[in-house]
Amino acid sequence: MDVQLKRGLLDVCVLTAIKNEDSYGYKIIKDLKPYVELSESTLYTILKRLETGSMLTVRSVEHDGRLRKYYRITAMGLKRIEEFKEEWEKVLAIYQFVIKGDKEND
Amino acid sequence: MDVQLKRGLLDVCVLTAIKNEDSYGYKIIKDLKPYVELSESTLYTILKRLETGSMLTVRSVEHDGRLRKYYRITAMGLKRIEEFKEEWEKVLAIYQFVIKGDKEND
DNA sequence: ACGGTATACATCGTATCACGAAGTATATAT
DNA sequence: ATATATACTTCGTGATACGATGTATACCGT
Repeated sequence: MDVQLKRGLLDVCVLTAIKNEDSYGYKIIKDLKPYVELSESTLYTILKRLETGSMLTVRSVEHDGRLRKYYRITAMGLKRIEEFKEEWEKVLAIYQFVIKGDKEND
Repeated sequence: MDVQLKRGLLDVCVLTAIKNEDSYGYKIIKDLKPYVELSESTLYTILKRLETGSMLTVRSVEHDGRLRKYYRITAMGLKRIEEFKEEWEKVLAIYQFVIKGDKEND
């Protein structure tokens, strides 16, 4: 998928991936795979950004001798998703403009 | 509108704006305004990029003592729009994932 | 015992890109 | 005279996705 097209979607995808239950990096990547592929470096950058923006909180959990960092969405994270949904109407208007491709109906 | 969300749309918007008839910078901005706002610096960056990528051709026209650069879409530019439409299904799948927000239907 | 693969997170550098700021220049309206 | 609209250009910056690379453990097959 086109990199630029992903840019406005990734943050919200990650938030959606942890919306219903806390999750961790590796699992998020797997869960999102059917919809959008992202590398580990991309994901951890996003998680860090979302944490800085208070969209989620982190807690470390020992698992099988390894460390896992579980991410939990915050109220602001939920709000971010809602705002995205609102923005979507503008996106659809743009898409309509592109597929029509002419101005005969203004 | 969210900057990141625009990123995957702007190139195609500009191409759409010149699809049916050649146009020039200032007019493109005005024509796109109802759908997406972009500054002059953004537009000219995009036009340059699209030209470099052979998505459009340019020709200068004298108008009222001022110079106007008219942009015409190429076959590759048209192809770019078609590819965008194809990509759109992935975008919709992502959107559905976000608004559902749960995995009870996998 | 060894090698490969999966799990799990981290960091660095780079390329792309939207945008504000500032500039140049002409025509028209107040 | 001043402001506004038209029209294009250049520069610098910040945001961001991603490949490359690294660390570390567990498991499975031969």
